[in-house]
Amino acid sequence: MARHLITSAIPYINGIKHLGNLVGSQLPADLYARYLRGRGHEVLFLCATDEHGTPAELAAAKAGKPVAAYCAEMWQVQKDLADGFRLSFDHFGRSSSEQNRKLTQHLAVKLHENGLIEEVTEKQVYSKADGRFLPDRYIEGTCPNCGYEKARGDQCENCTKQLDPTDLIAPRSAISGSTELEVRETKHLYLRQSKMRGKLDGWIDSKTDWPVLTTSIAKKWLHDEGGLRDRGITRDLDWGIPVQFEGAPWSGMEGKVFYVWFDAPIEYIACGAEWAEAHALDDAAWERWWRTDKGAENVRYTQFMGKDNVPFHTLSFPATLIGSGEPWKLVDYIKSFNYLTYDGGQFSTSQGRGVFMDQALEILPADYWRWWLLSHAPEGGDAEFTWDNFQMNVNKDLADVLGNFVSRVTKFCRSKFGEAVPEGGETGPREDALIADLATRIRAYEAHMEAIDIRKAAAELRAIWVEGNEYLQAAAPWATYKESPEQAAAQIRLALNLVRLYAVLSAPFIPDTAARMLAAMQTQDAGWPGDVAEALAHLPAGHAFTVPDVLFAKITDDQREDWQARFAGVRA
RNA sequence: CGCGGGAUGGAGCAGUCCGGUAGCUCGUCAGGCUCAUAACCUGAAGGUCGUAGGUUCAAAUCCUACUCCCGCAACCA
Repeated sequence: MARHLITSAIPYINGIKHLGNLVGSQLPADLYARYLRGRGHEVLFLCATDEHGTPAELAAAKAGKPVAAYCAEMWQVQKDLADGFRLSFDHFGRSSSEQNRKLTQHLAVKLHENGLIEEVTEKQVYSKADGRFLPDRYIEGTCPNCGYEKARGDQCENCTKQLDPTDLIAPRSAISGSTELEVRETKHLYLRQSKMRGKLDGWIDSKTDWPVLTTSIAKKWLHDEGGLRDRGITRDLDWGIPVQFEGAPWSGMEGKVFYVWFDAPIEYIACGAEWAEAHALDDAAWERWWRTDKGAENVRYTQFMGKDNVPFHTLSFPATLIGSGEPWKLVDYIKSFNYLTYDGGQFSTSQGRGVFMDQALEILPADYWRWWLLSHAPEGGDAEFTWDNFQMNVNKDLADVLGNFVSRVTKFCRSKFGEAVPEGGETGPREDALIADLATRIRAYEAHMEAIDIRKAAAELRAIWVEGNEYLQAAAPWATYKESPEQAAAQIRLALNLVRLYAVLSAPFIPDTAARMLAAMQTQDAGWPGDVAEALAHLPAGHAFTVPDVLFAKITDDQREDWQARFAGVRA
């Protein structure tokens, strides 16, 4: 038994996430957490909302609400959706929490003491009409290179040329459209990441087991164009963590807040403190997960995220923790994902393209989505969601293979022996062979889960389900019954035990259905199978069970066409 | 020459590091079974592995060039 700390990239607050966001971090993290718990390990699984920054302010303004109230509301919405998808966070926190404010300020002070904070005066565009400094991408104008009229201050989308906001012809605020812009001087704190390049480089080099996708992105940032650059960690905003010296004023930083990318990953740790508070535990309870001087030395920490988040988790956040000089737990393994595309294009939050978490749950139970998304997780390259593929795969795997297996076994037993595990008869070579095959496959399944090879784990699990149908076909209890009811009883006894075994093995992927399967078998025992023969003798003769309702109704062509049409455009 | 990932039978993917008869799921076709959600099981057809060169007895795999797709490019988060 080991101790596993798991975090999922924290979703931004400004709206409901789509299926691409879900499969890129939270869902695989949940799969892993559930698997490890199932194996008896001690797990702390944390996630939170990322609430600071300009987009949150703008979204709140659009909704006509104070930003704090807006965030509180959206936190609840995201929490409910996470529950709906059965994401088993031990705590779902908020980056706007008191714990994160304290810890973020504390770490900034430590970095300052260690000479890793620098004050930099820079020029930024200020919009009088909006009453705020504008991030580069919120300034629009005509591209000096190609003449495109909607070029953004960081880059022209049309000709892809990288720009400086001051390059734009006729610049205007993308928020209000105001052209009353002026360049003002403003002072900010920079994290001197460049001073830590050697340490970070060595640390990344030590991670030889990380996926190429992860290390190649980190290496690029470390070595390109003169190496890792220093990074501004403060902003001129109202909504955020005030730049203060552990509560006391930080000279010259009045009215400024930390940049969201500085405080967001720190929330991983603060979320642990929130978890402790929510459960009335003392600080030692969360520190044993996060402080290597207080028990976290033997914790294995795994992070899940989309590939766009990798630089912050491989470089900025470790730089913060290492730079503090304090014994914080660093990540041991980063699992990063490519993108899920939707019918040939991108899922897009800003354009409302694709299927969003709330919509998904309106049309189908969570397990359908969990299974398809996880079995198609974009691990190697980008993966594509199409309704045709979704319908075919879900119907085949869940309804025909697994659901139908449970159905045929339980209904056959009920009609021939009644609703209890039948007694009599003995198993023979065919059953021994099945057990041997299952043992091999279960070991492979475990290995894939431990390596977080999600698609391979899903394929193996599916093969384990298929074994059940193959066995039934070969054993043919409906035929044996005519000659020897006793032998048929032994076969069905085994098959009923397979239902329980499948529930246990499948629970990380499809927790609700797994629970229904266990309930139908009238057992609470979800113990992970060690010896397969023993696991398949778990439900004794005479043990009562019930025939469950259809586990997975098939997606009909009409439904598919309906959804295809409904989600073809953009979200209103 | 900004960086990274991808291109494999109709669809989605594995295999590429460590060259050696091209594999899986779905779909299609044929057969079997009849317990079951018109479900299950078995078998077959179908690919010159993006293009063009090169190395080698042998290349999906190694090397070179090119094409197309996707993402990133540090002030979106």
